[in-house]
Amino acid sequence: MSTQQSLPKYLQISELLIRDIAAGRLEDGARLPTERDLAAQLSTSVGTLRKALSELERQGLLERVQGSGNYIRSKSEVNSIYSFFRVELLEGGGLPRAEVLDVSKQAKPTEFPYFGSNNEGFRIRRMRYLNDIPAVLEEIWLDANHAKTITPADLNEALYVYYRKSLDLWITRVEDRIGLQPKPTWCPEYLHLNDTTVCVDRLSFDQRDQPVEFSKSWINSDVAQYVARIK
Amino acid sequence: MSTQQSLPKYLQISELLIRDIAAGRLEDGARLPTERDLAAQLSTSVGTLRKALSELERQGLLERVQGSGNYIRSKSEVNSIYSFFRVELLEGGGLPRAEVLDVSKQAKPTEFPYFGSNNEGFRIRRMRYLNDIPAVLEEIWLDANHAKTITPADLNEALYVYYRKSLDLWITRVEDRIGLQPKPTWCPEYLHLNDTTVCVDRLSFDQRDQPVEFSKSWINSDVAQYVARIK
DNA sequence: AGGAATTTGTGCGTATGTATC
DNA sequence: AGATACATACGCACAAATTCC
Repeated sequence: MSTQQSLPKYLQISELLIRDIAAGRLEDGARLPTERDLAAQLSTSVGTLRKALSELERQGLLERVQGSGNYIRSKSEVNSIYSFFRVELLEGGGLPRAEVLDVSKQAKPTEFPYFGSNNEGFRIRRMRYLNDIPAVLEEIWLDANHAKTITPADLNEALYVYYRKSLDLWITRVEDRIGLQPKPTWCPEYLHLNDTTVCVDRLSFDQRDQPVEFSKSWINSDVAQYVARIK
Repeated sequence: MSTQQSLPKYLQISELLIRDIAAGRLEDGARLPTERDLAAQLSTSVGTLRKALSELERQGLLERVQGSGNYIRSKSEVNSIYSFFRVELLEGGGLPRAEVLDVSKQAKPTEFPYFGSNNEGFRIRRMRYLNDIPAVLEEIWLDANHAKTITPADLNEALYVYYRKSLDLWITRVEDRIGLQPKPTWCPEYLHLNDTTVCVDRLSFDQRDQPVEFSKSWINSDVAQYVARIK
């Protein structure tokens, strides 16, 4: 049988604090109780608590100041903000790879924005890899008006290429919104996501500037310390 | 006099190992002695050694495998292990262009992370253009130890090229954090930013892996043509 | 200005859990 | 199944930075 163990205590604590931040119970700038006090409240040792706090610091949610205290640094406001950001992967080096996890036709969730008149859509779930590291979990919804069926075999090439070649559908523009959202319930075990994680919502528009596709991308929090160089 | 303190022991150890890797004394794939043995060799405790190893892991130089051992990972892919989105402009039009708005020497804001021992830094503010559209507003801080003066004329070429040619400073690694931050007060009228906007904080490291530069980039929310590429 | 109190950082030791070989 | 090796967890002492008086 599987020996599915509960998370280590230090991760349980960091996730607890993250939820408190996301829910607004801990606001930006707030100072935590002293480590000894907080450890006592949580029935843990100072060392374990410190490891949890280090995790928060690594995620940029906490600033730790020796001699002073631990301060929340939440870049919140997340939900209400509209930011446009297009995230794609590069060809050079290893090809960016995507593995299709599931394809199905479903009724569109009611909370989604408008992306076509059909009540149903094709739902594609896939994992994108960067250098063979699972990096981004995606759920892509295409309005059902644009295809009779879609199978994983159709998706061997880039999605937009498939749209163009097989569906006569050109994506000419996208709008992205970045924010924090809950981890999806269908996230595979091998991709580590926090309970609340960075998520990009994308609405894609066709050649007539009509919205035809909506997608959500959850970014691997282990891969969330970014980087690179400006060319 | 300067209060040059010795580094904490755990950092001394991680730097020692980094030098061994850089010098080829520890090759890619090599397995370190067990933590207890290595700690004994280095006359330290297992806990302190583990903290040093965590630092190496954070830098992508070490892979730690429970039940097996600690393995050197010194491929030139060091940067990409950490993930990393390479933010560039989409090809298409002309060369990416940057306009220097202001250069001055200032005391470093206290809330900035450590990027050199000098209390002052050179502050460079500039606008980057994408196809002649103002796209990214940048504020770059270089630790004042690295130059006597900097003038806009120095910055005609790419910043890192200037660093290398004129300041004998190589940027070998950067760490970026993406988040949402307030629009800067000095944002020119002609760049449209939301009150809260996507911001990338970048800490850059020199050839000795010391942080020497810190920058903040605010991204024009109207511009959807950004591509985040991985190196 | 300066010293005491507070608070986080470093370092050590030990015991136990869990994955690998 | 046993041995080995890293991961987690606890506790303590002291150092260093900050804050308060």
